[in-house]
Amino acid sequence: MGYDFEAIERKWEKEWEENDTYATNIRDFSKPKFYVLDMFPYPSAVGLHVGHVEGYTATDALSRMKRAQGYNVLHPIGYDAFGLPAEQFAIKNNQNPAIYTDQNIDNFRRQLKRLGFSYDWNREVKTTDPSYYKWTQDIFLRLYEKGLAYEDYRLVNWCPALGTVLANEEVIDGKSERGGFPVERRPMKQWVLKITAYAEKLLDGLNTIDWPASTLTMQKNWIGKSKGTVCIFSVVDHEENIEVFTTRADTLFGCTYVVLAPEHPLVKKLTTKEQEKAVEEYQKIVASKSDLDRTDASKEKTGVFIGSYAINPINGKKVPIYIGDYVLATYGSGAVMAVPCHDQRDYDFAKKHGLEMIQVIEGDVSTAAFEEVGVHINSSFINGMHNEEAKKAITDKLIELNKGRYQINYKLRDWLFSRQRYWGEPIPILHDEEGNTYPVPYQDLPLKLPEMEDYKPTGDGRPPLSKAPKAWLYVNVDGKKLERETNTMPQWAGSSWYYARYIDPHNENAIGEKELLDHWLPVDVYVGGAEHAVLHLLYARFWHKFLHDEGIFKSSEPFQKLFHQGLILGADGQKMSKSAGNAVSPDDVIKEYGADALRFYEMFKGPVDQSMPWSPDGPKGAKTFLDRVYRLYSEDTYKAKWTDEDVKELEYIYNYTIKKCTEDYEILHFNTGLAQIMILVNELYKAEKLPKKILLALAQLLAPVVPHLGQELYTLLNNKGMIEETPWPKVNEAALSNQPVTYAIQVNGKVRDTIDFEKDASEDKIEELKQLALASEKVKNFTEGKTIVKVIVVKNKIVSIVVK
RNA sequence: GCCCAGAUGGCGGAAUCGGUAGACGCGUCGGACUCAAAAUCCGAUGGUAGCGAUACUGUGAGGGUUCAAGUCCCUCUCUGGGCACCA
Repeated sequence: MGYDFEAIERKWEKEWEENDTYATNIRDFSKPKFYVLDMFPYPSAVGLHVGHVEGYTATDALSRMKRAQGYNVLHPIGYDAFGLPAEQFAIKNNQNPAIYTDQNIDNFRRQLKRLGFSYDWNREVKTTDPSYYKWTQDIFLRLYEKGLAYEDYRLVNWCPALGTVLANEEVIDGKSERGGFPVERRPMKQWVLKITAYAEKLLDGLNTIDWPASTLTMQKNWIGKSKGTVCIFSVVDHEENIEVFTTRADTLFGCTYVVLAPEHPLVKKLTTKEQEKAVEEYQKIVASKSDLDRTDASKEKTGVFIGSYAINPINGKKVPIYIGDYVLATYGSGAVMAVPCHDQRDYDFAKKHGLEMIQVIEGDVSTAAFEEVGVHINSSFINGMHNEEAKKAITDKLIELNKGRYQINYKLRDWLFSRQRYWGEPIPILHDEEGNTYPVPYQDLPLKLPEMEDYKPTGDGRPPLSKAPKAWLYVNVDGKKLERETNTMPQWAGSSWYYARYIDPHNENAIGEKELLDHWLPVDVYVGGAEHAVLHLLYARFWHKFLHDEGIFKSSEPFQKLFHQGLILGADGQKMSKSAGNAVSPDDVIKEYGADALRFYEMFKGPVDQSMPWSPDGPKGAKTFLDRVYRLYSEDTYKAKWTDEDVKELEYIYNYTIKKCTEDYEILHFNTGLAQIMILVNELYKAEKLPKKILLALAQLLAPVVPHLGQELYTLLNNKGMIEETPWPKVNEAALSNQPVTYAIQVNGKVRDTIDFEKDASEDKIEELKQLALASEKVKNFTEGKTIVKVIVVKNKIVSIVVK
């Protein structure tokens, strides 16, 4: 049977709703602030899934503990509501995606409230709201004014059959996901944000934030700073030079050819008549390939000779020029010097095309390239030198010859910022017929998305907004007819600054009031999936740093501490999805076991950052435990044992549980904290007397994870008001010391006995312990007749006896 | 292919400044209560051998370092996340 979760949970949810219990007093600077944030959800039609519940429960529990600890907590929620599914729904049903989006949001809100999350509902934001995207557009204009937003031709996935541009996700093996039509990569004029201007700042900032090491590494690798050398190759019979970036200038004497990206601007000029046809055909093939395919080292290296020759600047050697798809136009200078003996890709390419190979570092190159560093050979003046020394010698020589320079290069590319879609923020730019661009004046923001007749793609590659009503599309400024930009922003835009809007969500004159932004930023704890380790988290950092430079944000990083939550997989271990039929809806679980049982299960089942399969019996087990707790507060048998006195035998576990939970919750290790609570509850069941002090603390320690039940237990103890108003329980350290410790006694690494001994024993006592250990019968069985080589004592842990 | 993680009983996991592997829970088995069942309470539970004390074995695979390795080093396998227009 168990407690009536439905009645209890509804009762307290009503109370919280009516009293607006979790509204943040944003101007109360008297208490220390604590800003806990979830990555806001995309409001899909299927509603919240149990994966959301995990991360949201973790932040909710942390928020609740922090409130009880005396912090002024900001814990908001919103919706990342622009996106592809809404647009596709709109196209299919010829309905404004805003309607669909709002329906989904209503459903999300209902679910979030039913889970008892302590969000401040007065601060809800959605990225599709004009009062919100007014500021997204404002930030874009600022970037534009600072020269950080520019137009350029970029390759996009163009599907001629569908007459539309596709997202990478919509392209599978070079074919469109819908219909399986061929997709080609075609250059189109796009808005691009100059994130590369912030490469160094984004890199430096990583040292100042408390993020998982793996995420820091991924961001660092993504930015991809490398120090190297630019070598300038002149071209035989041409004026042009080819610039090549390399981190292995030391191998320049081994360069036997040069490879340009097929899109390299010089290809056309340097291709000879004879090679023209082959080059064009090759370029056409490459156009259908993604970068991923092109850089896959396991695939065959293809390419063609373009007919011209370059001159190796270090030795004057004449080397052929190729184009090859494994060279990307977007990295370095879009050209590489090929050193077959010391780069595997060049090795494969050279073998295939029968090109010359010169070994310049000692090592085995008979079956594969030797990519290590080593002693140089066949390299004129650097023979005998080692890697770094050789790089410097070569680069210095190139500089002297005016054929090179040191250069720092980044893998990071500028951010392709426009989309050929309807359901996104309009880009506030106007164009004239000469190709000039003009910003929409700030006072005209927000530039609202126009209502449209249909949302279908135009078929010719122009964005849907080019079909917008003429009244929207054309503007007269000073007698000049200007046309609006019809591309929209990517979904990343709205999510790059939303954390700041929660602080002052209704401000019509600014992103937020300066004093409030200064006080509340950065976010103290941010929780979201590891799949955002690079893109979202890098884009948001970029905008934050830009707005910092604009004087809007005082802090230089948006998210001080970051945790990732893992995926919750289906019971079959596969990713949950509608099509796999393994998805679990929180609604169903709540109906059967209650929100608290769901929350408890998700926090108890394992570390928040780990992916793990859903266990259908899990919430049931959680409910069983919660019933067990409830009985201590509600059944006469147990109530008869309540006492105002302390029980000495329970003091240690009481204090240890407070300590363990407080520490574990702080770092989101709820599973181990809750395990300790279970141990305490098991002890309470065995106890003769139940100190009310412990029952209160137990309710408090549970309340962050199971807030409805926590509040109910608090009330059953005859308390009035909200449980979080009672300060978080404190640890009496004295009760934790003077506990004896158990030493394990090992002989040759195997445990043979254990001895209880005093904690933190002095040197003399340690000697006593050694003798005690050696005297143990169980130990003697293994030491008898052998020589004792040494005895190692690790304080409070182990006595290790080594015998021969 | 590149970058980043992970692999521990029947299951989820605990233990990582190297120090008693399997905390806690699920499941299973046994007991109490009950006419019976459910619920509840109590207990057992990595594997092998043994009535038992106990012994051996055991943290994806193979090597190595160490008095001591789930933890450190090398090689490998598999799984997951990301790869710039999914969010």
